[in-house]
Amino acid sequence: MGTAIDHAEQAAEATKLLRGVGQRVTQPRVAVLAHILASGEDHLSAEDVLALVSEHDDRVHRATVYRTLDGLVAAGLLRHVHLDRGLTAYHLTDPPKAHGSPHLHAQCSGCGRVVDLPPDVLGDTAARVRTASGFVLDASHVALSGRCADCVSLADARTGEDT
Amino acid sequence: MGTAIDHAEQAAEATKLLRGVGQRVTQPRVAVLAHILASGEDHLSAEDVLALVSEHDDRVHRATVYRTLDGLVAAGLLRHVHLDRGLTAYHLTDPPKAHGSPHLHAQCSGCGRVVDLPPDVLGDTAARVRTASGFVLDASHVALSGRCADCVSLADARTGEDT
DNA sequence: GTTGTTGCAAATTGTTTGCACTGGT
DNA sequence: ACCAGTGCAAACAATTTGCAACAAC
Repeated sequence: MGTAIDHAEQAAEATKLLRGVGQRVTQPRVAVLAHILASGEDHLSAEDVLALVSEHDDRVHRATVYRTLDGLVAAGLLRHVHLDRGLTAYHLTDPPKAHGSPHLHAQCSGCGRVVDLPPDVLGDTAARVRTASGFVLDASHVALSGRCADCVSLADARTGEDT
Repeated sequence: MGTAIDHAEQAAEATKLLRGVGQRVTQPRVAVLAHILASGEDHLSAEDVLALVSEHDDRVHRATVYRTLDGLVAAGLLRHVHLDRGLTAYHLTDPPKAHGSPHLHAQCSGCGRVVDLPPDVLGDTAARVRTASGFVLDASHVALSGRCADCVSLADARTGEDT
């Protein structure tokens, strides 16, 4: 895979996106956004992003990555989900493949894998929650917990530990 | 409130519970469990529990509280929920008031408040998730995110920041 | 040239661990 | 007495912050 060329493309795209939301086009911001665009992954932790960026440019500081990610979320280009155990994962607001923007996430408490879920899996849960508690649900903000098929099979034998 | 007397009662109850699950009856374990029983609160962080215990006995170490809570979860006396931002909250498995044991939780992303939800709010979400992704849902393990009625009103004016 | 951004180092928060000692049974 | 359980200090991971140097506009 022609990393260099791809990266140039992604950098251009990143620049365009940053301009589009009226953010300054800085070295770290382009790097962060370009690598998120380039990585096939769609749920990256701040630390993941740092690792990706650092492969090509180790002058970008960890703190800057955190600040940049926050900024991109504020600008609406990214969203974040809180996973089990407190990790925060970032993904594009308008992802190429996924189920549309306010989609949900589920994380396997066994292996940590995260999957996207269509926005309508909850059915009329939101209505019931509002009735029961007055809460207005924002279910895309936290990943649901469960066990993926693989881990369920494993758990059958060794009825297991929780997160 | 007659704290001393209440506490003696709760300590007795705690001791009984510990014996019931075959755990050693130690000073810290009784203290932790008794304070959880005594506190009206039903969602306490480890740090909350430490604070409660330390009010009466400051020889119980933070690390012990963490280990004890884990132990009580393993023994089935407590459960834990992961809240937004990675905090862990503990509650009695068999709570006096709540909706039954595998109830759900929702946390307000504005004020952090946690409410219990009846176990059936999700409807047939679990079935849809299994179909869509193969995941077996364990929705009681992570709190759903939302805005409580109070915070929604506030958010109307100041369309606001996320967690 | 200003104002927003960054790098760095250090602080925070929540939680875990290694180890020598102690207390429950 | 024996071993599980505890206190302590230190390690940890993820994230945040104050501040001086710096780079976009």
